Amino acid sequence: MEKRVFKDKVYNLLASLVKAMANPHRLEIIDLLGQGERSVEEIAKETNMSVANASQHLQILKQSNLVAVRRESNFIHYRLASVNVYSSWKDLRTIGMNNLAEVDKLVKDFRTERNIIEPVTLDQLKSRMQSRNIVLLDVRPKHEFTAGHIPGAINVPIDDIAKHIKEFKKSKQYIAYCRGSFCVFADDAVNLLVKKGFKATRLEEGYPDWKLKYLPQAHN
Amino acid sequence: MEKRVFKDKVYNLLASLVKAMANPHRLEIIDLLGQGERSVEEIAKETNMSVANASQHLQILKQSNLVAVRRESNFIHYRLASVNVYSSWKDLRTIGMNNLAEVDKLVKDFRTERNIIEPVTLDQLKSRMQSRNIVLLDVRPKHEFTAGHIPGAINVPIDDIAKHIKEFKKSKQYIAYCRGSFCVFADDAVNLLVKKGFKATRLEEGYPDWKLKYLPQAHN
DNA sequence: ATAGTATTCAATAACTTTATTGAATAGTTG
DNA sequence: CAACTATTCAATAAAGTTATTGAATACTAT
Repeated sequence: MEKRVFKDKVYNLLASLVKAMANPHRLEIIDLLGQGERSVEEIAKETNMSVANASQHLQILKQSNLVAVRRESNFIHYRLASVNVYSSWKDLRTIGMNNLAEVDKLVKDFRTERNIIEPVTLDQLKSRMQSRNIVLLDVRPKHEFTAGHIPGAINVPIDDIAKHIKEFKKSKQYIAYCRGSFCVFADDAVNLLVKKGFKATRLEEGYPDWKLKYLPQAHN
Repeated sequence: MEKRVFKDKVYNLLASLVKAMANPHRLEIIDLLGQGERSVEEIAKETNMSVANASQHLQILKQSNLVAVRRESNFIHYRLASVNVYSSWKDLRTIGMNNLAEVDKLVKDFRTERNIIEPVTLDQLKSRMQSRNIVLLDVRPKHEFTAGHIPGAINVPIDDIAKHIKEFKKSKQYIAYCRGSFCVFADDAVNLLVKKGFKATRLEEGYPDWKLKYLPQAHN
C-alpha cells in the first residue's frame, strides 16, 4: 500500500473515533459510565435526554467500540469498553480546564456561588487524610458507594444530608466528593454545610478519577 | 446558575475542544507538531494539503487553544500549545489501536508488506539497549535529530540510508525509529535493510512518545 | 400465543463541517 | 512606496450530524 493511502486511512479511522467522542451528550455519557454500567433509560434520565436520542448516541459510541453492552432481561446495560476510554476523557477534560479559559471560569463561578473556595485535589488528599480532623464524605447514592469508594470515606447521599445535619461537628473539616469534576452533588453538599456553619470543601475530582489513579489494575 | 445549565455549558465547551481534534487532517497536524514547530507551508506539504486548507484547519486548532503561534518575518510557526495535547493524542491513538480492529489490521498489514515482524516497544527498548549488539537508528531528517533524539541513537536520514549501506554490519541488530507509530520512515528503512540481508525491525513508537515518557518536564 | 416493556431503527428537517476557489491582509525586501 | 511572499479570509456547494417523531424489534411474563 502506498504511504499516503495508508496515512489517509489511519487518520480517517482515528478521526472517526474522536468524532464519536466529539459531542456534549456523548461526553456526558462517558463521564457517567465512569461510575459503572447503566441502562439506556438510566442514561437518558441522568443526562436529560429522550430515550431515543440517548440510544442513538449510544449506538455511535458502540460503533467505535468506546462502550460495550450486556443484556439482562429487557434491559441493555452499557459500560465503558476499557479504562483507556475514561483516561482519554480525563485527559481531554484536563486540556479543557487548562487551555480553555471559559471552562475554568465557568467551573470557578459555579463553585463560588456555592461557597466553595479551595477544592482539594486528589494529590493533596492523601496527606490531608492523615489528620484526625478530616472527614471524607461520599455524597453519591448509596449503591454507587457500595460499588466502590475511596477508603476512609463515609457515605451520606446528597438527598439525606439535611436529615443527618445534627450528626455533623463544627470542629471537623469536611471534604465532599461525588462522581467527578462536573458532578454537582459535592457542590450542593458543601454549599449546605457551609451555610449551616460547618467547615467544608469539595474534592476537585471524583471517584472514577481516584480509581483510575490508585487502582489501575481495574480493567473495566 | 442552575445545575443543568452548568452541565450543558461545560460539556458543550469540552465537546468543542474534542471537535477541534475530530478531523483526520487535524490529527495529522497534531502528530506532526509533536516533532516541533512548523510553518503553514511545511505543514501543508507534509500532510499533502493545500495551504489554504491547512491554514483553515490551523485556525480551528488555534481557536481551541490546541496550538500556539510565533511569527518570524513572513512565516508563522505553529506549535502544540502544551504537552497535554500530544498526550491526549497518544491516548486516543492507543484506544484506536486497542479498540478498533481495523486500525490494528491496517498497521499490521502495512508493516508486513515491509518485512517488519516484531516491532520493539518503548518499554522493551531500555533492556534491549544493554546489548552491545543493538544499533538504534534515528531515520528522521538531520535537523529533527539535532533538535532532540533518544540517547544512544545514531542519525541516518531515510534518504541517505542507501548511500551508507556499506557501513552496516550483518552481525548487528538494527532498531529504526522516526516520528511516531504512523510515520513510515522507519518502515521504509527496515524494509531496505531486511531486503539487503540485515537484521532490522522498528520501534513501535517515535521520538515524541519517548520524550513524553522520559522527559515529562519538557512543557512545550 | 398475547400483552407489555426496553430499546432500536428510519425518515426528516435544521444545522454544521468540509474542500476549493479566488481575493484580501500583513508583513518584508529592494 | 512598490513588488513580493506567507498566510488568512469569505463565499459556496457538497457532505455529514443532530433531535424529534413514530414505527419496528426483541425479549419477558402471563
